[in-house]
Order: sequence, then C-alpha cells, then structure tokens
Amino acid sequence: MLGLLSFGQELSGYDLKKWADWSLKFFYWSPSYSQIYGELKRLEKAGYALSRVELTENTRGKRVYTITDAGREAVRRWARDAPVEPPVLKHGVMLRVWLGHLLEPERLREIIIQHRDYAEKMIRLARADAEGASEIPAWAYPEMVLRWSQRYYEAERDLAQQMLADLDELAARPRPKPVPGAYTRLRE
Amino acid sequence: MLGLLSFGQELSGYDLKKWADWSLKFFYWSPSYSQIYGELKRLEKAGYALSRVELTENTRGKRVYTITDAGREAVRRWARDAPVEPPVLKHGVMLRVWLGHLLEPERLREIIIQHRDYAEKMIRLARADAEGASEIPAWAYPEMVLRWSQRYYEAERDLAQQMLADLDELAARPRPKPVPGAYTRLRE
DNA sequence: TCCAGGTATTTCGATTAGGAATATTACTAA
DNA sequence: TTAGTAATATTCCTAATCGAAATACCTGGA
Repeated sequence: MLGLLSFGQELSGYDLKKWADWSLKFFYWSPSYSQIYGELKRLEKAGYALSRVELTENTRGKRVYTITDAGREAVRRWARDAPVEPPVLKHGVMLRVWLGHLLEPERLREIIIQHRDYAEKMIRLARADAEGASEIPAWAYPEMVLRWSQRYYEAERDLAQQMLADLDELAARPRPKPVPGAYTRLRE
Repeated sequence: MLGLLSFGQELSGYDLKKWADWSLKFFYWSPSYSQIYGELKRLEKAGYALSRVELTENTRGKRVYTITDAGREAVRRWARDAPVEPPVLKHGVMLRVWLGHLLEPERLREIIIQHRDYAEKMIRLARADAEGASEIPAWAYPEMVLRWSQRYYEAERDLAQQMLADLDELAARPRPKPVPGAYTRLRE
C-alpha cells in the first residue's frame, strides 16, 4: 500500500484497489477492499499516511491519502532491507497434473491447453500495457517489470506446450508390468 | 488434502504436512498444521476420509487417515470439473523492482542476484528429486511436474539474468530532462 | 424517467496463517 | 547414564485476509 502511494499521488481506498488490480496483476495479488480501508486507517495512525476529505462540487466526499516522509522512509526501508523472500506460487494447473492419475488423459490435455491459452492472453495484455512507454523516469521500473512479465508468460506458455509433448510421450510409453502392492509402498 | 490422500497411504496430520511441504514445494504452498488437523476432522465428518488410532508398541498413538471412495470421487470431480483457475503469484522480488525508484541501483542488483541464486537452488533441488525416477505408474504425473518445475526455475533464472541486463541498459540510458510536475501527473 | 454501471466505503462471517504450547520418543555425545 | 536436542504429533490462539454483500450516491444513456 505504501508502495502504491510512494509514486506521489493522492489516492482513495477505491483508487488504491483499482490501481493495485491493474498494476500488479502480472506478478502480485491485490488486497481486498476491507483490507485496504482498514490498513489505510492504521497507516494514518502510524504517521505513514495523511488523509483529507475531498469535497468537489456535486460529488459526494471521498477520503484521499498521501504518503508522509515517515511513510516513504518506511517503504524504502522495507524495499531495501527486508529479506528477499522466495516468490509464492499456487499453481492449480500443476496441482492437477500432479493428480493426473485421477483424470482422463484427454481432460488433462484440455486443462493444460486452457492454461496455455491463459498464458497467451497474459502475454497480449502485458504487451498492450507496455505500449505506452513513457519518458517519466519513475515509470522506468514498472516498465521493466512489464517486460519481465511478458517474458514470464511466454515461458509459462512454452512450458505448457512442453508439458503437452511430455503427455504424448507418456501415452506412447510402453506400460511397465504392475508390481504387486506397488501403490501401498509409495512412501519408501 | 484429499489429493495427497488419493495416492493411497494412511497418513497422520503430521505426515500430511511433511509430505505436502516436500512434494508441493515447487508449485504450491503447504497448509498450516491448524488448517490440516481441522480439515481432517471435517473430511471425516463429510465421509471423505476415515481415521483410526495407530498404537504400535512403545510409540505414542497417532491418528491416521485414509481416503474413502466418496473422498476419491470428490477429488476426482474437483480435478476434472473445477474451473481452471489462473495460477496465483506473489513475486516479492518483482514488487521490489517495481518500486525501484526507492532503492539504490546497486541494492536492486543485489536483490535480483539473490533471486537468481534462489532459482538456481530450486533447479538443483528439482533435478535431485527427479533423479529417483520410479517405474510406478502413479508416480508418472508427479515426475512430469518435477520436470516442469526444473524448466520453470530455469526460466526464472534466465528472466532474472535478463533483468540484470535491462538494469544495466537503464543505467546507461541518457536521462531525459525532468518535466516540471511530472511526478504529480502520473495517473493520467 | 428509469436503469445500468461506476464510484466509494463499511460490515460480517469464514478461512487461513503462523507461531506458541504441550507431550512424547529417538538419537547423539559427553 | 545422562543430558540435551531433534523429530514426532497435536492443539490452541490471535491476527490477518478474503470475499461477498450491503449501502448509497452519481452519471450517462435509452
């Protein structure tokens, strides 16, 4: 949240959510509204953000937040000093492949193909976002991440394609004789 | 959890946790103990799992669970019919790059290098796990996922390397003249 | 004038995380 | 033989988080 505010604009909770949805979609999840509004209050109490109620003519008021120097210092400290955590991945598609023994091979193929198509969609989205390359120096980093995202989803697509090939190879493989009791000895 | 049980062994909550930690580490998170023990009770109540207390000589008892036919049918249904959700990614490293304007360029490099090293470690781990390729047919799918994981982390490593190059390119880039007020017009 | 859709925030229950607490057993080294 | 620590096994508790719905207002178009 402080990271989003660190670009310098005044933002409402609603803005924060929309912007997080939009800008982090390729590499991070976006917190829920309840999370955001609660956190904004805590940030203000902690002195990391300041709010005021914006009352434009014939608009209902909204509370907008700006980051304070202390807040900027706090994100900066986090970005600089927090331990580099490994990325968190929850790959439902791979979980399904992992449970391949429960599915018909054709259904498994379909699932992987759907995932490949999803990756392709993400490539197009990232490419579209990367179009409007601006001259503003602060945007240089988000743009770098956009390029990374493009390549990431290209890799994801290629990986899915590879897996389809592996699946064919598995289907063609001569079946080894079943060992008696094999399934109960799995943990050795 | 049902997926883990679907391989056929009797497992305790503790086993479940350890096995989840070990077998899903490349592509999925592992639920917490509290989650697991609570869920096991619910699964039993729902008729998806059966438990008994194992009391070997001079061992303290432990409750072990097996999957029932209804349980097997439920995971199978999930694996087959549940909508193919996009993978969830929380890439803290990219979040940091995105906030690159808050860091010294050298620190950013260090962070990316650490991430590349992490990817390399994961490649080695996946390779090591893939070594013991078994003949047991049910293992074929986990092994496919292992191969996928290897390639996934290879891509992650290459992507990090690319990003280091991009970073150099950015540093070498002639700085555009700062536009007055540019930072406050970011949202247009 | 009506309705859909976007803006803006709050509320609530359910889920999940994650660590501490509690025991017991197994292994290792002094 | 004993002391210590690592591993096994489960429970408990608090805080974080989700996600969906509820509320309400504003705008634009049919």
